[in-house]
Amino acid sequence: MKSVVPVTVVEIKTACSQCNLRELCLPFGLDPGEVNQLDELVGSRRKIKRQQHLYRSGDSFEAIYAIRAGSFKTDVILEDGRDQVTGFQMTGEVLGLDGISTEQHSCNAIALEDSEVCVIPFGRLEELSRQVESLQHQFHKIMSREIVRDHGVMMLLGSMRAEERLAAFLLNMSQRFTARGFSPSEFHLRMTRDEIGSYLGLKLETVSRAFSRFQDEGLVAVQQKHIRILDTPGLKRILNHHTA
Amino acid sequence: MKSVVPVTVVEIKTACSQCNLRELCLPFGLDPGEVNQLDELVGSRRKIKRQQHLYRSGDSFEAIYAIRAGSFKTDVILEDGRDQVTGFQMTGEVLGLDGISTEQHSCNAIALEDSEVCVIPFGRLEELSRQVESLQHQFHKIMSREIVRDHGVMMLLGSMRAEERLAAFLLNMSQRFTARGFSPSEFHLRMTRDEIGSYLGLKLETVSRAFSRFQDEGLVAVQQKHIRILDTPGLKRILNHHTA
DNA sequence: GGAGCCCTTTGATCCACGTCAATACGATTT
DNA sequence: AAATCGTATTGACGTGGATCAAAGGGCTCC
Repeated sequence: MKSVVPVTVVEIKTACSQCNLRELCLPFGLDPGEVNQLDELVGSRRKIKRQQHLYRSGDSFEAIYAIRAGSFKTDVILEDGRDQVTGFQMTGEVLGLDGISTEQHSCNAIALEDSEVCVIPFGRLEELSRQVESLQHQFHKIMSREIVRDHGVMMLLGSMRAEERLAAFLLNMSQRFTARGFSPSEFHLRMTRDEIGSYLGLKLETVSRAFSRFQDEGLVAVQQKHIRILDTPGLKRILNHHTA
Repeated sequence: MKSVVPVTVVEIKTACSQCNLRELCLPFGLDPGEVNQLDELVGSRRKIKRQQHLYRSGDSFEAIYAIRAGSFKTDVILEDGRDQVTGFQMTGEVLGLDGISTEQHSCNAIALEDSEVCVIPFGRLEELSRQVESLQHQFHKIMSREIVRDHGVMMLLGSMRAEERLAAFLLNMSQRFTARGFSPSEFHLRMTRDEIGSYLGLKLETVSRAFSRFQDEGLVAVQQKHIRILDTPGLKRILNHHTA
């Protein structure tokens, strides 16, 4: 039976028009005819195994990538070896926007688990978005959203204490899982304590201690990478109730 | 004599095609005909006095702004009053990109001195960049540059010590002044120690102490807001020579 | 299904930066 | 030229998170 399944079925299944992520991704706000045009643009898909690079800092920039399955981290590395995780990306999110400015990528994108991305050749995206107003606008929104997100991280790194940072991180993850149809209160983190720490500007021991404290206070149940949020308002209170 | 100067002269003088900032700004890479089209788009200019807002968080988004004269800071404010400076902007740089994502601005833009901006209605910019490929591309580069810049700040906030942050800040300012034809080694900071501190995730006292230390070590001469860099390689060494 | 290794947790100690406080300086106003 | 106020410097002290260290737990890969 398997051999009679036509290849085209697979093709259709992976097209934007059939993708269950289209409400989160580049096709958002496009009408069906426009999504079909986008389908033609998204030439290929690429599978990336856990711990492998989608691109590296210095690679020449040719395409942006929409995450179809799995998740990634992006990081920047200094000459002296220090590195900073600049973000964690989930399905439907777009990677590679950093490369537009100099035609070279300025960070590394690494899969946190076996993953798959849609390759969107950037020249053709610019071409199509000159024709399709809604695509142009959605693309601009995605770039702007990235800027706003980065400002939030700057706020977090610049003026929050360790437990506030972790609370903000957990609430953000919860919200993003929710947007993807998963439980808001129970999820599996794909990154290590060290990676969370790098993202939050903390050492892994501090992250671990903050998790333990949250657990002691009944805010979350932590079992390694499996997180259950028990008291969302409590976490939010940690964020706002800055007693200084 | 004054009364005979025709208004049109003023108009021409402030057009993109005549602007000495065009190599840094939106017109970069456009041919003369295309710059003329951009001239028509940039409808009005707006003067902003020192300490006044160009826009506020929550304001509806209608335009982006190119700085013609002066300088700005952008900041984000939390409910509990804490604020984080997310950037300092100089002539030729573009403000307001944060507003695209939600049609509302998500930060405040405040003039550090009496300043002037070109108002670029965003709907018309999108329209023109559908017709003018080089404008579209330059706009995308400007947005991407903002993302890359933010990643640099995240690196700074997440994994550098106080003196490294200040060294990075001074080198960055120097480089931006240079790009505008000013001295690389001698300049006037328009922001207070408190604002620098907020941007760098430090308290104002720590910024002040770091300045004093740099002065003691002969790296810079500091006199209030007037800075003279005496040893650029020395500052760069502070950045890279992370003995940890 | 076992071995090895990475990841996580927890404790003890240290230090960079924050906090509190006082003074000094400079720009602006009168 | 004096008064005022925001800004900057400097000192003394406290603390949150880093560092160092050790042990336990759970994946991953044979």
